[in-house]
Amino acid sequence: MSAAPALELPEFSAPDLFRILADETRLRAMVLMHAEGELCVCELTEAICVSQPKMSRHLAVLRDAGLVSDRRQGIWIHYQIEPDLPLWIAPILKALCEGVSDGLPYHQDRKRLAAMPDRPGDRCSDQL
Amino acid sequence: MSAAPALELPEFSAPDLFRILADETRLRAMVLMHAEGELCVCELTEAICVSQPKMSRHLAVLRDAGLVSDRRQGIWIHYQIEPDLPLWIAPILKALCEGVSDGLPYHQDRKRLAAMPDRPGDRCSDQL
DNA sequence: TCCATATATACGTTATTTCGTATATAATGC
DNA sequence: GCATTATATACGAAATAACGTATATATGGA
Repeated sequence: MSAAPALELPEFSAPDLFRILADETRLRAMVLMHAEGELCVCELTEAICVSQPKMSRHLAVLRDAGLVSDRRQGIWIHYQIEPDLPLWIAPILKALCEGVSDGLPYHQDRKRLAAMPDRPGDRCSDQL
Repeated sequence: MSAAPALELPEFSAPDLFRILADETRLRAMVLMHAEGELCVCELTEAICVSQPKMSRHLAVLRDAGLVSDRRQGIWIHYQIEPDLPLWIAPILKALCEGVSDGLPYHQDRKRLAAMPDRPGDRCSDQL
């Protein structure tokens, strides 16, 4: 019962958006998904270095807000940034991700993800 | 002792920025200052319809974070968005303000400000 | 000096958020 | 059905944030 709560668009307000982005774990997940596309929970957990329940809870917040969508594939659940975000949100997210992408801890997150063995999607890019 | 605590730039992180923008009063103040330039506390208080201590406290949060700077002129203290924001912040703020500017409550705030009599800076634009 | 206005802060309360830990659910393979 | 792996949720504790109210500070003028 987690694959499609996006039926009613959550009527987003700007303070709502920022409250959701105000958490480091959620922000790192958003930036990482923006750079890498679809990622499963175990990839996000390892790249961002947090416990599984913590990652899962934060992804649920993002999903319930409509910022990300999920897709089950066998054992794994893949999350990605919602492609059809409200018009006013996309530019903010873009400016954010482009602005912070090269700094810490976001750069390290991508490095840890690239160094991760046995990734479900077999998306393994070249190392580093 | 409130005019210049911006000596050390507050070493901003993105979650910090969003935590600060996650409050409706602060966000409305930022959007209004982005549209109108310098505004004093009484203008912000009336336009946004909040109590004076509430507005003052939220402006202090913005100032301490380095997002706005203040300038005393007689009895009034004028606030404006800090002109020299870190490079990664300005595009986010721009996307935010342009994105929400026409919606509620931001549009109403500008209307209330325009309808306000006896504004200190005598910046009275044409009505409505 | 005294008063009025504009702005800032202190204090206690209430509401919100986050976390770790433990447990529940779901899919897969035997 | 049972075990294993991946993911989600429940629960209570701890930290954080926001508020109303009262009061303090600062400026300008009589």
